[in-house]
Amino acid sequence: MLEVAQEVFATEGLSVPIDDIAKRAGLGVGTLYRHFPTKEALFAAIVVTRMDDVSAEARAHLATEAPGEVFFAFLVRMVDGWRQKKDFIDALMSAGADLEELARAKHDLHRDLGKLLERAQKGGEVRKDVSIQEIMALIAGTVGSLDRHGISAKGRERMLSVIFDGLRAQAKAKAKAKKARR
Amino acid sequence: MLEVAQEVFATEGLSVPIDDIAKRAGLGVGTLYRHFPTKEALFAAIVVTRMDDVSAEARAHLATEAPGEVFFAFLVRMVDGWRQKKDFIDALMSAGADLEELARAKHDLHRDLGKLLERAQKGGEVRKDVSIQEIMALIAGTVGSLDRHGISAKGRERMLSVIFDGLRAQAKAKAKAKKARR
DNA sequence: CTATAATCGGAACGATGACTCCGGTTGAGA
DNA sequence: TCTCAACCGGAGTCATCGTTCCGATTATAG
Repeated sequence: MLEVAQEVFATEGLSVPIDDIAKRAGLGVGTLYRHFPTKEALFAAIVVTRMDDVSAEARAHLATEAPGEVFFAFLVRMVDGWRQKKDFIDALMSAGADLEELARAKHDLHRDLGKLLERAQKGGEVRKDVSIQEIMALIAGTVGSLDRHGISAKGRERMLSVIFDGLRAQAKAKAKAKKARR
Repeated sequence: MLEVAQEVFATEGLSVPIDDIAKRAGLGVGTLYRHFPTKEALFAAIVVTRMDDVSAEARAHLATEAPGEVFFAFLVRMVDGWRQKKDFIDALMSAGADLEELARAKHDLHRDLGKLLERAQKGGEVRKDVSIQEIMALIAGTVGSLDRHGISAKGRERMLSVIFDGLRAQAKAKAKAKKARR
């Protein structure tokens, strides 16, 4: 059941009617509601798992060398993983801290990715003043707007490389130097 | 009437009920519907005006010197102008080419901003392989995700500067050099 | 095989929101 | 002042969705 829900949410986004999920799973809505008290709970259950997976993967990469490379490679993998998962984007976008569990997962995700970021910053590969929240917002916003604007695969790569270049741009500069530019 | 609708859409976003707009304007919904056949039409009328304004402004800047500066300054102004206009973000986000007039305005906007971009690219101030669509997607996506992620004014500036730095990063390099990086 | 419990399916409910319709109102012309 | 037409307001209609409820179905125990 979770399998199907996951797939439907991933392809259709958070706004898909519950009836559709039930139908596609060959179940009645009643059955669905016996396992999850609300639509949001079902949604959260799925997204939380996904987020925790990414968190765990991030932690696993903490031991490796080459912090900069690891960090950017990680972002690329995330984006690839999300591209077709509208639910994930919705989750990262929606103000939805309404579900405690989701908020927690998001918080952990930020914490663990934050460590990767910190290493990359210490290694002088990412500018030091950006926070992981800002980077996530950049990435999530960008990925979320891809199909709405009909961006091609090539375009997607270009957009990501713009962001990455931008993150690297002032990696070595001191914070003070920020004002000089612009 | 347009005034109020504009304001309400700007602050509440596309999803605000029509009744609310009518109420806030001191009108009945009937009156509203006599002037605009559908909610989407009302919305489009507002956004189209806004887009055309920006297009016109872009054209006005074509004559100036310092193409790079002009381009980036223009983007900054756009972002400042949009920050509180959820409607604009929605419009740029929504797949909504459903309204012909809106599609046309978007197309024109891209065309006119594209000229500014082209000048900046010829001046060696912006990497040459990105299209205006991609830049708009970057900006719109980023701005759209700002309040969802609770980003501060400082954070917003940082995010924009990341994008700008990224756009400048490979301005002088030849297209072939793209592969080398990453 | 029967009785009982657990589970399931989907019709029905309630809320919301876009849109329609018609009775009332306003204002111009005589 | 009276008439007629244009305009307005908001109650009512229709469709969509999340959620609930209960009769039917399946599984389990004796």
